[in-house]
Amino acid sequence: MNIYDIAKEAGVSISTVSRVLNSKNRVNPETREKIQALFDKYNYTPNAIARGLVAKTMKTVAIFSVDVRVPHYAQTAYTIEREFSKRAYNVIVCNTGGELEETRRYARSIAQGHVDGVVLVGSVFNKLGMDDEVAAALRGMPVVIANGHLDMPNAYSILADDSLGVSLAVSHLVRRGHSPENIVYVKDLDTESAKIKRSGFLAALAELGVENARQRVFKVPYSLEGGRQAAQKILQVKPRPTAVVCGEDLTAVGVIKGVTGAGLLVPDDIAVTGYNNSEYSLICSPELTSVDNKGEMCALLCVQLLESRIDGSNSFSSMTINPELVVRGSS
Amino acid sequence: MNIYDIAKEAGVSISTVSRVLNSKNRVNPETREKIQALFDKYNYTPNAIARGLVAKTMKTVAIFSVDVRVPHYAQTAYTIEREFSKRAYNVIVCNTGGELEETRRYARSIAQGHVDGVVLVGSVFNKLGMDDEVAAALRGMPVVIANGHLDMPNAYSILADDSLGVSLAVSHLVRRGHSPENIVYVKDLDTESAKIKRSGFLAALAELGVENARQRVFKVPYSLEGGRQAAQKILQVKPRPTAVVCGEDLTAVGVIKGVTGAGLLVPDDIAVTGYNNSEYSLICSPELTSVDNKGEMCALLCVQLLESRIDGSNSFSSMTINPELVVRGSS
DNA sequence: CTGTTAGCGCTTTCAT
DNA sequence: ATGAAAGCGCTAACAG
Repeated sequence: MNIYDIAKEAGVSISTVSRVLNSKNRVNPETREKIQALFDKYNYTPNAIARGLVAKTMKTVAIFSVDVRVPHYAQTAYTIEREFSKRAYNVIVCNTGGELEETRRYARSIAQGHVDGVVLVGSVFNKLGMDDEVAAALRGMPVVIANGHLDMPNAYSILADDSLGVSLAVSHLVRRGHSPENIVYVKDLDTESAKIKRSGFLAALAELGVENARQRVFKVPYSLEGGRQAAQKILQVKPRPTAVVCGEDLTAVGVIKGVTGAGLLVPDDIAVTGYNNSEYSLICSPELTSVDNKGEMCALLCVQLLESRIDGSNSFSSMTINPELVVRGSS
Repeated sequence: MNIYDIAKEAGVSISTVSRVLNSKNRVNPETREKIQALFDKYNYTPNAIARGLVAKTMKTVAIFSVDVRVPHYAQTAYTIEREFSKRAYNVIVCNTGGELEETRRYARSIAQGHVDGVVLVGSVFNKLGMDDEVAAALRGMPVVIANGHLDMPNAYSILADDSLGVSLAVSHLVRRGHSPENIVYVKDLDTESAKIKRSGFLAALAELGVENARQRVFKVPYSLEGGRQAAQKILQVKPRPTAVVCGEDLTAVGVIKGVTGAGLLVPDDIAVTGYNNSEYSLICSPELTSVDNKGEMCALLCVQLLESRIDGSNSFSSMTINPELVVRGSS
């Protein structure tokens, strides 16, 4: 069933049918009703592809995320999808796994003109502008990156101040009586954001008079197991650290498990803080003090920014959100 | 840059350009190279919308999920996306929030001819066939439902035997020395699958000689807090139950927290089991014994089934997966 | 091997 | 208020 079939049965031309479909120009009320009746009778829905070909847009955006199974990314993807859905956009999701070749495949795919814009979730995508193929594919549409920076003229960012976020955790611990010399940091991911967090830690300690705290940073894989490994290493440090600041909630949970497993108490013997304020922080025991980097707000702003760039209304190019600390039982 | 521009500059007709694009029919090697060179020069990519209009497919599928932030759904959505991506499909995700009106909106949207098929994640969608609007919208394409049943001629299912799943947990507990009379069940969600789990519990107890165990089922909201509430109720039962079987991991974690908070030990005083074998089961303490309902396998089969229905190759209409129990520290 | 021509289903001038 | 016709960018017969 298409516009021709309807037109024929109604005894009018396709333009008239199109008019009632788009209810822009005025149509004789009688003919309009006759056509409406046929729409109902056949349960007619205009074809989005044909419309898209004329409109040069399918009203769809893509989300690039490393892995939506990671709660923080799931949260972000969810918010972006819901918001764009409200605005009548379809949302395609692309789990790149952090791999360049996959990212290229997705980029090539969305470069085919049916996607109006893309939001990149996470600073993992920072270097994407450097890859000629990806850059070429993404050149044609606005792209906004959540918590990262992309060196392309059509790229815009919503950033979280992760350096501030970590310093929040540090100063909280100090306020709780921990001596700056007894605080260590666990770095897990290898993203730009992770580097910024680490620097934030070093800067916060420097501010408190602890220079050269680099050896107080422990690098482990991003996983529960990684957190456990960190705990092992930390427990061997003399004198024993009294507080552990982690770059991610998942790792922090691992640290708690490692520390607890070794017979120590959290937070009495060792305090632990996480990052992202994800669900993990409520699931684990004790509940995790965590930096809330405002993931939902960030996603919301990404949508707002991307939408305005898509429909050409002017807007900002970049903005930074300040995180806050949520204190719970682990510190 | 389109096929006409390329054709003009190459001094050939658009059909020739189209031919090298699709490399089906043979083309003179020289002209082919000349055209290829132009593709590279202009970084030309054929327009997917135009292609779609001819092919009557955009090679995209939709995933309906209540909320991808729920780990089990995120896992499923992830697997489905990855698999379809491998098969060169775009994947649109729709977070319905479990609300009929939203579901209708999404259904109406994908009924516009640009979506080739849909997978419904979860038995929450069981009743969808009853809604005329949704049914009408979905009539035009194959739909497969993960762990549910849909009464439409174009609907196919991959099911997990949730009744078996719960009975696995029960018999494990009995084997561990718990008397059937001391085992209770926590029901959280209101889906068909949740009902089946509950029946599975009652059936398993009946098999063990405990009739009329209905009052041993506690209904609470699906949340950590719900689990805590369940724990409160359960602790008031005399004699005190020694084991709690839960319908979801999240609720099980809440039960553990509630029980632990009341000063009891898990599993020594009370054993707890969850369902889904989600990440939650590893995050909480003690780690959670949980029914692995093979979410990934289910997603994989959904993709396989939907794909075969889309391209008309024949296939099965329905199949059931058997869950397994993963025993951990909580029981 | 290559060009011409007709669609795909719709929107949008331009007439009437 | 309505119709005719062009065109969106591509594929697919059908002729040469």
